[in-house]
Amino acid sequence: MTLTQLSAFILVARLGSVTAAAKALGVSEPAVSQALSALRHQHDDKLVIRSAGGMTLTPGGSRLLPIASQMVALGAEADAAVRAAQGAAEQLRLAVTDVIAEFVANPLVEAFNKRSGESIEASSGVAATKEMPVLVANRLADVALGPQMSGDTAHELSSDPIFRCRLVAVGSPRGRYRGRAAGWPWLAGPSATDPGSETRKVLDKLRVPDSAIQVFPNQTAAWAAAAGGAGVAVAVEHLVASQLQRHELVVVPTQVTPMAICWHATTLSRDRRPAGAGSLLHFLATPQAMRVMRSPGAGVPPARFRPPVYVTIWS
Amino acid sequence: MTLTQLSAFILVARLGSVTAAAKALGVSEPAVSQALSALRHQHDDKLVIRSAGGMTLTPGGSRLLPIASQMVALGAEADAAVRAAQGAAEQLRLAVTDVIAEFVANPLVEAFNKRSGESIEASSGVAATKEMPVLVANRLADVALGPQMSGDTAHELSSDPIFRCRLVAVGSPRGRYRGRAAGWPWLAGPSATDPGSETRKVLDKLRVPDSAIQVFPNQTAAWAAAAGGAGVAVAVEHLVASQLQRHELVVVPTQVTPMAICWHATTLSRDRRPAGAGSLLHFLATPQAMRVMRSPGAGVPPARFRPPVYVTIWS
DNA sequence: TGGCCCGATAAGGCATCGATTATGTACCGT
DNA sequence: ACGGTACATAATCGATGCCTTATCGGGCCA
Repeated sequence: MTLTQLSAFILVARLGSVTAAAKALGVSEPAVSQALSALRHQHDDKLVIRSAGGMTLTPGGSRLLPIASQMVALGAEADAAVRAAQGAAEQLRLAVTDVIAEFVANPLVEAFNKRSGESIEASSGVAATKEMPVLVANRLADVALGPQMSGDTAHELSSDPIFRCRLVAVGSPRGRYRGRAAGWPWLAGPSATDPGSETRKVLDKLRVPDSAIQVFPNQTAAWAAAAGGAGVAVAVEHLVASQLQRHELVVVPTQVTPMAICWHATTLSRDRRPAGAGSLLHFLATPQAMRVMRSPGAGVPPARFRPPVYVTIWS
Repeated sequence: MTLTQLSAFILVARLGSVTAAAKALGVSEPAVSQALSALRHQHDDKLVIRSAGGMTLTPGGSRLLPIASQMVALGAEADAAVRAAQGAAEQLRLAVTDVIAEFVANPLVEAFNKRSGESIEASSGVAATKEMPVLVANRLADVALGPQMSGDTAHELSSDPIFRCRLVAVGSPRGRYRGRAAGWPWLAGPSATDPGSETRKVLDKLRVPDSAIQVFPNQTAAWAAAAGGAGVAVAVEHLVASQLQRHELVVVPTQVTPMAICWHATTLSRDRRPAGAGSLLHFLATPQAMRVMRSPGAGVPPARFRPPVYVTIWS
């Protein structure tokens, strides 16, 4: 399976014709036909079949097409990326938990980029807790922001505490939440689906069954639903401060909350980590960074906004 | 640049040693060395250089590594995807706007999957309005949910209206918003960065400068900030109904809002679209789908939750 | 300085890619 | 039925991929 073969397949699928694809690629028709044939034999699937008004994709072909598109595009991107790297700013990739991504990653990155001038350019992506040590150890991310890391790869990673805060449960002021927390309806952001997250640990300790949990696309939406009386949500205390202050939400005590937690920054051990990662660690210890982490909520100008991207392990 | 070469590079970067990579791959050391050499010549960059305690990445190498990882992983995924497709459920990929992704995509997909039994499996991804016709036309998505599509590729696409609603501006009940809307502080979700979105059109019509706009990672967060008095937010009226009812937010009239809009479902023209896309169009016209689109807010059980994924054009 | 480890390079062999021209074969319309 | 269009296959050929063994070269340490 080569990139040329995939390109041929993509064009056939898009143009609905082998001949048209050959013309587009500037080669003879059998060249394309043969590339297609190679893919078909390898995958043991016709991928595209003749039909009225062009070639249509088989189920297998329609699965392959988006993957092939990515591979071909990445091939081009690889070239551009290496070329752009000569004389470009050092790049720093952060892997962050869901909650951090939603509230502090953007302003933090913004502040760090501004502070480091043009010399370092940081960006962030969301990852599951379990993936973080792998991402960092494999250099697919330079710094991970989340819970403390420990495990088999711990010897080559270093985890430094950067911020202490508390997890609480919140609900509507008009709600009545007494007795067994496991029986309440719980509302949560995506972090409830991450087995390694602090949020998930709270739910586990309370023995809340999955059937009692509703997952929302983000933390804020879960809080909004909680404010509407739909249930109880797990929250980082200082991040819901404004909702608490406006009495849209109140803290609901449970057996395990308030619970003290600590965000950590995980990198490769000192001698193996890139220079930019060290700069960021320094920055995270400054009062400016503390301020950003403590007071959330500020948006970002449109030009600087980066939508949250979910990072996965590509091993 | 072949996948074998990239694999060799990846292992060298990760293991910090050519010999170790060769051992891991089960080949001789020069084989790896040669693969590396080919990549180096092609990109005119050393990619990895000898240094104390292993090989370290050059700037170019560190850009290449994550891309290479993706390509290699996708290679494996391609195989698995095609294999899994034999006898698997038909798969339907939705490209949706930011706002739809946040509120209705998950419950809509959930309802459709349930209704279609095991025969169709739908999933959704976020895309910019401008990308949608391209994604659909190139079969990288089967259905796009967003504004009406028109343009050069319009002849092979069909856009059907599925839901009518209104855009309004909302702010804190304690806020004072009079006079020129362009002067107010505006709060928005990521859709404010999408030039084709209805939200962006409202901001443009009001001639709000970028400096007056703060972008939040999601719509709900922008509303929460607006409720806190930080400014005015654009909202789909029925999606903020609960906040309006609880008087956390009130509608702020402007020159262009309330503004009637209509969500459309865009697919390939009838004869070229896959069967599943037709089923979804039918479903979208049912009272059940209307109900889901009208009443947002419901979360999803953890097992069914899918984090929002941003789809990009891989051409 | 002399070994030693590790990576780079050279040379050779086999397989595959990617292209060509020529030919076979299925579908469609008059 | 027949011709035309379009895809599939065959035969061929040069270039490249990818692996091997053998050799060279450059730091590191006793």
